[in-house]
Amino acid sequence: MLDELDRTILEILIDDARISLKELSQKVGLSSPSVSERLRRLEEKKVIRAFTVDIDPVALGYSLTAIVRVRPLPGMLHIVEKLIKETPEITECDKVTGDDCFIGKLQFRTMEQLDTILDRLAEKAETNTSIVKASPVKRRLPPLS
Amino acid sequence: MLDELDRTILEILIDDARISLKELSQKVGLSSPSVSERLRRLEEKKVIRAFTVDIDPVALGYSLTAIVRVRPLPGMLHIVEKLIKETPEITECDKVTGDDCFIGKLQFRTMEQLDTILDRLAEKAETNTSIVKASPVKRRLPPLS
DNA sequence: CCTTTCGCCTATTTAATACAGGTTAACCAG
DNA sequence: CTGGTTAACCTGTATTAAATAGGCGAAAGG
Repeated sequence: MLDELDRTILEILIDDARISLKELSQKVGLSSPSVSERLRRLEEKKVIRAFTVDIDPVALGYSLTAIVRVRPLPGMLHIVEKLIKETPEITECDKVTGDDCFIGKLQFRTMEQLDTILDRLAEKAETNTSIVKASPVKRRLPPLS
Repeated sequence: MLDELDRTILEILIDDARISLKELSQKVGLSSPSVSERLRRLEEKKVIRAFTVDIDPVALGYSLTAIVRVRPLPGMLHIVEKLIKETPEITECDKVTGDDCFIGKLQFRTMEQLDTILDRLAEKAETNTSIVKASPVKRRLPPLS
């Protein structure tokens, strides 16, 4: 389905999606139209979900991050899920197995803001919050091989 | 530091970083060179950290995701951190306050692979693993206002 | 063994970006 | 109040990049 050249293309694009077709095609050893066609198919097959920008939350004032584990109170599951979706400061969230039901990432500017958001959740769920001190692993892709 | 137009530009780019300057400038109501200059400065100031692609792990065979909480055994903190960094299947990881020391996201293909990775961690830390069933929140940005 | 398909190439057209030059509005100092 | 300076924007043009058309050759299937 995906050959070695496709993987090379993906790895290059993860680092820099604005590379020109010319330069990209030189790196992978194909002509521009060939690489263009491969890109088209990678998008068509949804291997590439989107071209996007990586924005620094700190530059937007969000200097703090927390991981929040959420256990909805009985009967509150759907309401809690809705609340999470409607809280834009929760920038990622997964529904998981185990005692916790949701594990999310929360971006915020001040402790007061964190308090407000957690208070709102606390009406409908038990929560457990860990403040992020550092991120030893930058977002990356698992091995493509 | 960042005005309304900059925020509009960022929001558009998050959705589609391959939009042409022409189209982008029409949407924000400026000329192409003006938007180009704004982009240049947003990159210069590292508000835009990178242009990148969002790749579907499932398309690469990684159909399973887990959240792993890691508590290194006494004296094992640095060794565990090194191990995490060297495990490419751990695609995100934060160092946090609280009982857990690290909370990471693990992409894997089979339960056997999960078992192998957790076994390796278990020599140096206590771990607590939650399998991701769904992701109600797609990666997004907190409010820019 | 012939035909079809697929991936690739080169050459060319079309489109996007980068650049140059000029205008206006805001701000500060004389 | 006024001249100078800066900053952000504009239009028009040059340059560069991407998309497309057309053709070649290898591999797969009838």
